[in-house]
Parts: sequence; C-alpha cells; structure tokens
Amino acid sequence: MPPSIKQVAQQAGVSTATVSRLLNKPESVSSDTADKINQAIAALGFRPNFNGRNLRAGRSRTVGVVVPTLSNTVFAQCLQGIELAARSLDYSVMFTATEYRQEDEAAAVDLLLSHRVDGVILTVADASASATLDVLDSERIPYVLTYNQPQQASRLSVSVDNRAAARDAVAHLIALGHTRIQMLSGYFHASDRAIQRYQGYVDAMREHGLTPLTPIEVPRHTGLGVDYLQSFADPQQRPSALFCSNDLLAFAAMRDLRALGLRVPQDISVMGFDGIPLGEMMSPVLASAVQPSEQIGEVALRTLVAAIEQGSPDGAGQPASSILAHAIRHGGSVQIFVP
Amino acid sequence: MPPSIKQVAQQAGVSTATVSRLLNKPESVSSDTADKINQAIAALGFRPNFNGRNLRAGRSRTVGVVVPTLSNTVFAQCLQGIELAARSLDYSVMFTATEYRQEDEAAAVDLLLSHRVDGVILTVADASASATLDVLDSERIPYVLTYNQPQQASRLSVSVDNRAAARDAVAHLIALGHTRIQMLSGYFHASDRAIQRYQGYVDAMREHGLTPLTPIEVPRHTGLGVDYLQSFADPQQRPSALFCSNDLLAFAAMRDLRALGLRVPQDISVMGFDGIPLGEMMSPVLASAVQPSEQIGEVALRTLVAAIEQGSPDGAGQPASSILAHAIRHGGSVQIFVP
DNA sequence: CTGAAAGCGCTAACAT
DNA sequence: ATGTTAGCGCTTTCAG
Repeated sequence: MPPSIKQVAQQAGVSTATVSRLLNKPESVSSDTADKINQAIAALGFRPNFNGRNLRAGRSRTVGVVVPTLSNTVFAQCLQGIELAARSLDYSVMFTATEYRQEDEAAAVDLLLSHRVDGVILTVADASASATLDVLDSERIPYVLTYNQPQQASRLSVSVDNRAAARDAVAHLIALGHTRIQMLSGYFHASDRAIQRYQGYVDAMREHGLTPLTPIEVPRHTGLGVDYLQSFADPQQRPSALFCSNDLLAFAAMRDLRALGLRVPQDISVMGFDGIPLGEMMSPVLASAVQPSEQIGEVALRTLVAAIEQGSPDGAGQPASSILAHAIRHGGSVQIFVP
Repeated sequence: MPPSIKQVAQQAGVSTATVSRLLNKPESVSSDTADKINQAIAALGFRPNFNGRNLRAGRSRTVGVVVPTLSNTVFAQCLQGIELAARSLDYSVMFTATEYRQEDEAAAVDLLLSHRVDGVILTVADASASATLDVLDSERIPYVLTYNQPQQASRLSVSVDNRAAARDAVAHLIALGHTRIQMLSGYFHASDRAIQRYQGYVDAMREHGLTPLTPIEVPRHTGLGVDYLQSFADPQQRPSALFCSNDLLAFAAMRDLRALGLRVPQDISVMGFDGIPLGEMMSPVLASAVQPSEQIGEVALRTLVAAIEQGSPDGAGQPASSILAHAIRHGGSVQIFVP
C-alpha cells in the first residue's frame, strides 16, 4: 500500500486537512508548514490517490473514448488529438474499441460509466439510432460524437460536412472529364458517414446532369477476393473513376485493380476519403477528401470539457457542435478522363 | 449524483452489505432477495461506482499504457492489441502518449500511478537508462515494456529480436546481390531499437565480408528536406540498397528518392522495418522486417496481468518476457542487384 | 443468509 | 493558518 495523506500528515506533524490544502490550494498554507509537508511527501514518495479524491469530489477529470478500431489511421489520429488536448487540460483518457460491433458500444460505455468518467467521446455506427447514445442522454452524461453528424441538433458532434466533402470530391472528378463515376463503400448499415458520403456523390452527379450509378457495398475487411470488381474487366462496363468512402478501401481497391491488370490512373482513376497521411507519401499520391482527424479529436475534447464544466466557475464557453473544414487533395491516382 | 448501493439497499429493503454481496458473490444471496435487489437496481438504473470499489480494494483493474505516438501505425496496432486483451480479461485501459519526449514519460507514469492503475505497459526511448522505469521499480508497480529489449533481464518485455530481425532483413538484401547497403535510421538516442537494428545490420554485413557504411541518422519528422539524400545523386556514391529502421522512414525515403528522380527499385532498393499493413497494399510492396504489433500488445497485456495477479488465487502463470517471431516480407521495393 | 459497523484516501464545512 | 469531523461508495470482517 502506498503512503496516504494520513502518513504524510503524521510525518509532518500536521493534520490531513493541511496536507490536502497544500495539494489543492497551496497559497492557503504558510510557507514553513508547506516546507515540512513537502519534505514528508518527498521522503515518503507520496502520490495522491485519485480514487479517494474522485469519490469525494464526484468528478474524475477523466474522459472515456470509444472508437470502432485503431486499425484505421483515422481513429488513431483522432485519439492522438484527444489525448494531447486532454493532457493540456489535465484530463486523463480511458480508451476502448468496439471493432464495429454495436453490442460492444453499449458494453464499453457501461464500463466507462462505472469508472465515473466525466464524459465520453465516441464514434458510433449510426448516430440517429443508437441505444448507447440514448443511455448517455438519459443519464445526463456529457458526450461528443466524432465523425458522426447526428440528425438531432441536441447531440454534440465534431466532424467535417461529409456530404459536402463527398460532393466536392466527386465534382473534382467531374471537372476532370469523368462521367462514369461509381462509388465503392463500406456497408451503409455500419456507418452513417458512408450514407452521407453517398448522398454527396449523388448530389454532385445530379448537379452535373449525370446519372448516379449503383454503389458497390463491400465488407470492411476487404480481403483477397476481387469478385466485387469482376465487372471491371470489361472496359465498356467499368467506370472511369472510382470514389471510395474511405482511404483504406481506396488502397484495397487499387491493389485489387492492379491484380486485375488495370492501371491506376491510366485505366481508372481512384479517389478516397479521409486523407490519411500515408496517402501522400506513396506514388501515385492518393487523391482524397481530407478531414483533419487529429484536430477533430482535439476539438472534440475541448468541446466535451466545456460541456463538463458547464456553469462551473472557470467554465469554458458554451459547448457547440463543430463542422471542420475539409480539403480536396489532388493526387496522381486521379487523371483527366481520356476517352 | 447517480444512485449508490445505499439507495438500492433502501429500495430493496435490505442492507448495503447484501447488495454488495449480490454484486460480487451472487451465489451467497437467496434467490428472492436477489430478485428484489435486481429489481431495485433496474428501477434506479444503478451502476456500481468503481472509485468506491477501488478505494476499498486497493486495486483498480485498470492498466496504464504509454506509447511515443499514435501517428505511427505500429503503436496504434499495439494499443489495439492491448485493449482487446484487456477487455477480455475485464481490465480497463488508461492511455497516454509522450511524443517521444522523455520528460513526458515520467509525467505520464506519474499521472497513471495517481490513478492507481494496477500496472503499466510502455515503450520508452531507452530501456537501459530510464528514470521512469526506475520509479516503477522502486514503487514495485508491475510493468511490461513493448518493443524495447532491456539489458536487465529483471524487466519484463515483449518484442521481436530487433537485432536478429535486422540481420535477416539485410541478409535478404545481400542474398539478392547487394553489397553497398546503407542504413537510414531515426536518431539513435531516441530509440534503443534503432541501435539494436543497426547492430543487426552490422552483423549481417560482417558475416558476409562486407563493410558496414556509416548510418544516416535523421529526425523523426522527415519533412520535405532531401538534404540527407543529397549524395545519392551520384550513382557511384549511392548505395544500391537502403535499409530503414522503420517503415515510416522507408516511405519518406522513397518519396524523397522519387523527388530526386530516382526510381525504386530500379535505381535503388528500399527495405523497411515494422511491416505495417499498408506497406502490403501499395505498389511496389514495401519489403520489410515484420513484427506482429497487435500480438505484441496482446501478449504484453497478458504478461502484465500475470504479474499483477502474481500469487492471487486465480493467478495466471509466472510472467516472463517474450521474444515474438519476426518475418521478412519480400516486396517490389527490393530488387536483385544489377551492376 | 443477512445486518451492523469500520475504514479505504480524500476534501470541505465548520471551528478556532 | 490550521485542526476536527463527517462522509463520498464500497467491501469485509464479525455477529447473529
């Protein structure tokens, strides 16, 4: 058992309250008792026990984070942003992944709530129909969604405008002369963002008088199977450009296209969504709708803390949802359409 | 304030002790009182407060994780493995990053210890000279190193054999006819692994009667500067193969080589270390010494839990350090040497 | 099988 | 400026 405030008090010849004061409001302790106490603290190697403090205070200065997976760089970057911002505000981070399983979302949040985190940052499959969010609402635990753009304005969120970003991406392809543009997407039911991005695709096509094609939905772990691209063998059949709902999918598609003997971008252009850093290091550079993942995390954390500290003395400003700016990254994976 | 065990007890007409018993040893409570209590729990939406429990128990079933950064996929995967394994063993994870700053290592561990985590998993700059590890040792907090291979056998760790893996990687290049092989590495002082990998490089060179070249040390964030490759312009000067201490560096190098007008692998072969998944999706595939990052995380967590539960009734086996198997991934970034 | 009571470490009134 | 005291939620003897 590590030393407690009690032993420090004894060693320093003061009461536990004074030790506590030194820890929390140092200016309210005379400098010589402070010295004595600090000495005792150093001698004993004392470190405050946050469990005691939290129990007493009813707050933990800890936030919970729930993401689908860390295998997708996007979420890793986001968590990175969260942790960095949390540290700067003296908050700690408890982390959980769900592997895209909705049951696990609920269990994860449950566990976090048992730890009495002050709030939660999460990305869910579908923000408009999530039992998990309902729990959070009913228990009045502050939370902030990342990547999700909920219908309900009451739900705090931080994301790009997925629909607009997708529209811009597809408009970019159209501007380069492409007319047969098809979307490759993860399962819609597993990601409300994928749906919004598809809507953006449709927007762009319609705006330019083009006919949207049926999207190709594929499972997340796009393994070795290239069945989903079978029709691409026929040059008449295949689109001239493929717009993927995320960069990982774009990479998988490019690999599979290559396996089919197709060249990117000469035979087909490929555009992604997310703008993961590695996309920029490779050749050809992966064109993509870039979202600022680390910043999404940072802003989400700040928003959450604002929500947590609502009405507290030093409470930050009113928390509000944010739509962060996206950008279109041009890259060699996309080429002017040549008939 | 959420409901406490006390309110549940009152609502169910029993004592708090009985509620606690139902929560912890359900079989020691009669089935009808159990019913009453469960009903009260459901009605109140009760959730145990781990702070109270931890305070009392002196254990938290929480582990702390400290990694340099999540921008490197390797650590993201590792954290993923940790979290997954933790969840399966009913442990929670508090996460921190250090951005490779040693001061932050100490601060991070300090914070985790204040939260009274039961143990820590961490990757440090230099496992043989780390104030942070000394603290952990002196406070008798169980910890497991990941990626680091400490000199001191007393320190638990999970990693590949960095030296042997590097030796194998370089031997692969030599087998393909390369003789002028140079190493590109992150700063040695920031990573003991980098040193071990350099030793492996030297081993392989010497074993084959070749002269090791002076390694090129570069900062982590290999920006746009290509100065470090300036000498490569001269075909006589440059090595025929570049062995990079990690995959991120390999990608950056390939990008910079391209900027210099050099082709990979025709003009120069490039080999990495880590074997990040994306390396396999691109063209050319990045040849690399693959370490099983997610598994490293998983094994580290299990080892840590074994150390924590040492001597406890259901204690797992004796904790021990692990050297996991590496593999050499062949890829198009490396080519047979043609004079 | 259940209850009463003590105490884990800490902080916040309330006194002095 | 400092001490006294009560209590946050929970578990665990000890009695019954």
